[in-house]
Amino acid sequence: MDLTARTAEQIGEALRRTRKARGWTQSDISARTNLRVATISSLENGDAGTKLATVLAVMAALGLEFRMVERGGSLEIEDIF
Amino acid sequence: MDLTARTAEQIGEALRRTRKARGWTQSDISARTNLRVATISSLENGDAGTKLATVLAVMAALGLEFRMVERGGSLEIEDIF
DNA sequence: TCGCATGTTACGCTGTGGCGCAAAATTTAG
DNA sequence: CTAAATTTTGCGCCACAGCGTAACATGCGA
Repeated sequence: MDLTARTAEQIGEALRRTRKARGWTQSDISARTNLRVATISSLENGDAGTKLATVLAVMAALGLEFRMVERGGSLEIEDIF
Repeated sequence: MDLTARTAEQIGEALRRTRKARGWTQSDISARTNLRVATISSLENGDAGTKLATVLAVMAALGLEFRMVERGGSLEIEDIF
């Protein structure tokens, strides 16, 4: 499951896939973040206007964190050792 | 240079470090994104209210992309093969 | 087929991001 | 030490996210 993203759409898609993989509903995320279900929906559908705080809250609820990497950069030897 | 982030502060810090590593000024990023220097400043200083679109624009200008990973998750064998 | 769960959309409201413009504050170079 | 470059902050303005609430659509199991 690749969770690389350059766009809001890709971020929303990644969050939705992770949520489903956890077997959770948007309502579950809502309860864990105090964000409205509508807000989760909007984010998962790729709204680039979403605030960073909202994205981070959902990611925390899903147990995810960001890693910023060189565009298109795959694994490099230095990353391993 | 580790660019892992769970908070807006860490994201801002990572963006600033990457920008400096490129030898660029906030003004350079501003020119490449059509965002105000003040907006870049705010983001680098960890404003969680920043819009996703703004973060993504700056990341694109820096040649970065997001990778969402399990919290605290380091490299796993499956990531390599 | 029907009904409940899940997800999407809408309305009015408040708070605030990002804009232009500009001035202060801080950092860096000479 | 001082001037220039870089960054931060402020003001008025407009646009819109996220809120409560609710209706509507979609999906899925009994």
